Amino acid sequence: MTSNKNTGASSDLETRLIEQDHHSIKLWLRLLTCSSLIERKLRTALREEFNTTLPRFDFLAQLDRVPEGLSMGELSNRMMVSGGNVSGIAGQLVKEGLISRRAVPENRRTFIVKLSPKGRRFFQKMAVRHEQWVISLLGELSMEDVKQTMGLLGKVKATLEQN
Amino acid sequence: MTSNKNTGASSDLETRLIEQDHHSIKLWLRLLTCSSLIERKLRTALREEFNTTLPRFDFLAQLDRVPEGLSMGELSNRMMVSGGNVSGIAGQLVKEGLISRRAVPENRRTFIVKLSPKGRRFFQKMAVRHEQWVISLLGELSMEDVKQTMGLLGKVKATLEQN
DNA sequence: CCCAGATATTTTAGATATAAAATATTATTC
DNA sequence: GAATAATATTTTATATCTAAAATATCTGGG
Repeated sequence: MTSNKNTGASSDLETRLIEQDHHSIKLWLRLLTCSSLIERKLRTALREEFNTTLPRFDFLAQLDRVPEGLSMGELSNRMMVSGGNVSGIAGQLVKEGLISRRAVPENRRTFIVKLSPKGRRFFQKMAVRHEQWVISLLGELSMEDVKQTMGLLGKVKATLEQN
Repeated sequence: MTSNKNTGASSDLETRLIEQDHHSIKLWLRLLTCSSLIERKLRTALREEFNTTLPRFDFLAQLDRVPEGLSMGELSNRMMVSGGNVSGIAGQLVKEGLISRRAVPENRRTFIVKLSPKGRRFFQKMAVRHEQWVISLLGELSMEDVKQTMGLLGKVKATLEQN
């Protein structure tokens, strides 16, 4: 890197680019810090109160939004984790009676998982508490800040999805 | 300030609170999406190009900032992961000659890990590429957006750390 | 001095993450 | 229509992650 001194009037193109670079890294690190902090609290709370884990909660949450169920592949996409991962969790949840998993006649490669009534009841209870936890974490923020952050993170997300 | 909805009629206190609640959840989910997307790209790139992992990179990155080294506990705090975790990674990195780990005479419970010259050289190469990757992911954003997002996430972080 | 408690780290047990190989089924090509 | 490619899922191997127990060391009150 060439040397542009911190003369205060450092606004040539190159300096601006380098600043931008550092800000990109900092933004990423701060993003990571925020989501790690939230994640940790939620994980602890889920374990203490429901003896379950974040991925299992996420699995059920995705299914709760789609009453007719989802294929393993679609679920893996939505959860943003690998397929092998979803397989393992699905196995547990089937065993616990929280979901059903059955093959589709038209395409016997695909398996559809769906909330069972028991699973739906269990998830509803967790969802209520989950919302309370998130609110207790973020509720202090003004609505204005929340909306602005949402909007900006929307831009970030769009940028990321371009690649 | 807190704007009313397009319906115009839904701006009583309760409605505003419920709106805020939903926005909190959405903010958390979007935050998680953004950091997961970045994390995945970085993890893949680190594996392909340096045959290493994100936690190992993070471990070395923390040490790179502190030439005199860090205790295992301090490192565990900075990395925001459990201590047992750091122990395992430290063992690998020692074996690979990238760090040194030695007890402190004054307090033989604490162990200080420090980058070796080899570790520093290795990390420098990774750091250059890491910066390029992050810029290729986020560089499309305007400096203004990046700064604003940083600022707002700063508020989020402060809110989270209050608890 | 001794011993209960605090502190720092490692070890252990169990769950989850990935990538890559294996399996099963469907679609396509020649 | 058989061989090949593509798709959907599971299995396998390995690395991480957490929480909790175990280990080692230090500190302070009696």
